[in-house]
Amino acid sequence: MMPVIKSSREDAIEAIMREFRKSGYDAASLARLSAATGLGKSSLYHYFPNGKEDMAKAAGALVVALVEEAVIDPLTGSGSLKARLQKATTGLSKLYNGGKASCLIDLFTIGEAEAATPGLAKAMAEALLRAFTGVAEEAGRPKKDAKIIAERAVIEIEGALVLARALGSTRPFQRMLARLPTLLIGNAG
Amino acid sequence: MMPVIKSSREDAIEAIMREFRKSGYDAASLARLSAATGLGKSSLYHYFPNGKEDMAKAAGALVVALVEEAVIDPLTGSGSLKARLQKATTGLSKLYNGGKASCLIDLFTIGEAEAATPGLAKAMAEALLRAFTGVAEEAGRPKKDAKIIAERAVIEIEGALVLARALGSTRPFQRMLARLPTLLIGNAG
DNA sequence: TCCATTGTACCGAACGATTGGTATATTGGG
DNA sequence: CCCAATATACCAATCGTTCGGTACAATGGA
Repeated sequence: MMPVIKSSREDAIEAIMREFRKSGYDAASLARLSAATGLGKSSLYHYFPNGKEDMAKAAGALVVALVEEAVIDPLTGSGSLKARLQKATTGLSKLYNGGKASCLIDLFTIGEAEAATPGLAKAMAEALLRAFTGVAEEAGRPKKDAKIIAERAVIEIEGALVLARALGSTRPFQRMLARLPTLLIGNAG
Repeated sequence: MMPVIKSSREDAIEAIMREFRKSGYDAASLARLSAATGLGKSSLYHYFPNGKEDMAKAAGALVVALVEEAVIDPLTGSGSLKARLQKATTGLSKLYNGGKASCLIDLFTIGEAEAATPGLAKAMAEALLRAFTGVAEEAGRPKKDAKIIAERAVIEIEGALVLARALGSTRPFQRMLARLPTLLIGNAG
């Protein structure tokens, strides 16, 4: 059995992910990442031999896992459609800190990030699209409609996060979350 | 009368704006901005005495003007609601190069950009919200509903641009543009 | 049991390169 | 001649990265 205590590396990855999601890839300097983790710059290279690129990949992998846990798993799990969507919206709210945190699908498609984490943003977007498409189909939408509805769902999530950031208010994100279930399954359920 | 030939400064601002919208603020180094404009560093500092910050402000001002021209003016101008929205969607498509170009409301709320152009992203978002709210009200929506509809419009624009970037496809943006008029004015004409 | 060896975790100092920015010419058209 | 425009050369600061090293725990053969 694995030890219960989280390794220092996992702690570091969490802090690194937070920093990347706060500053974006390019503005997250090693100095900042060092401060965020409490580890010296040189110590970071112990856990991440390839430097910033490795850190971005680790942060990306963590976010992928969090999205899976908070959104994908609930959606593809058991229970009524309504109940599953309820879980997913709660998960989304937690994942994005109620609208205060940004999404890597956005941040990691800007500047030098894509070179460090090739295909990551696309994979994350496609995973969300797949899950939402499944839900919309289950609610009785024709396959083609389901895909477009799912696309709208992802668009609304990303757009709401951008607008919330620009306005300095979480309200747009909250309202978006409230209408997500209706968008995806209408009155079915 | 102003000379017809565009000044070298205006040319530079256009190129700078393109570079900022391609790379984001932090990854747009002076070296890249120099290459993008074809101007040496000394020339850039001749036109923009405060350096990168001035360039970001100039790029921001240009984008504000372009948004005004392509979206706001058409929406608040004359003609039927439908016709005006048609003009605005055409304007949006041009402004964002059919979904290939990013929006400063997104890019300039990441990293160090906000310090260089304080309030710019918020002002741009609010200008769009105002214009869309006016249109929705004119279409007969109650004031409160109009505001929420306008918010959804901005959210869809920003979200579609993010998703298009992540997937490497302009399709999501195109579909979003197609449903924008219906979102804003329903079947009113 | 002793102790040499190995592995893990970390750090200060320095690296070469690049960052944003400045100072001082030089150029060339009006 | 004037002055906008550009070139050349430079700067301190920071960038991501590497190096040499310390402290300590675990391992394992004599």
